[in-house]
Amino acid sequence: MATKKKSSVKLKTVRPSGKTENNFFELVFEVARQIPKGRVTSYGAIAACLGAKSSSRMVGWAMNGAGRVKPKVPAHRVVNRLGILSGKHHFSPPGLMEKLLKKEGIKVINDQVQDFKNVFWDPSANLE
DNA sequence: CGCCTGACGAAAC
DNA sequence: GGTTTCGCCAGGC
Repeated sequence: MATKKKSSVKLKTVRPSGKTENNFFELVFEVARQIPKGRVTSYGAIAACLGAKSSSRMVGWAMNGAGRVKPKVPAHRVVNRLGILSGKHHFSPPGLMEKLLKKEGIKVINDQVQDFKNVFWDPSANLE
């Protein structure tokens, strides 16, 4: 609630038009932040939870500012629907994402999360 | 102001 | 059944 965050990824967000904000970006960050340790989710799942399942790309794009916002967003817990670390190339060391996941108890082999559906965390499921 | 790219996803071919 | 294209929306050039 409330809390207002810093806008989104870059700054530019708030347009003089007075709308749009980055609601979408913020929502993505909030959801991603709620991912429990040892669990992962997919871009599409977050998008669907936000009501924009078709905009899964935006979710990934939003993650572009994951390490830029506060508190930092565990983007490493977000993978594509196949359980592949599609965003590992965007981390400082490409292997950092896999490393973090393994550290949390997630098995990652060949850039792919093992037991993906077992560790999959559904944002809607947390609404309970 | 228009075209291309982008950490996805699903449908079409 | 694998590959390709579109859709989604936003931002960079």
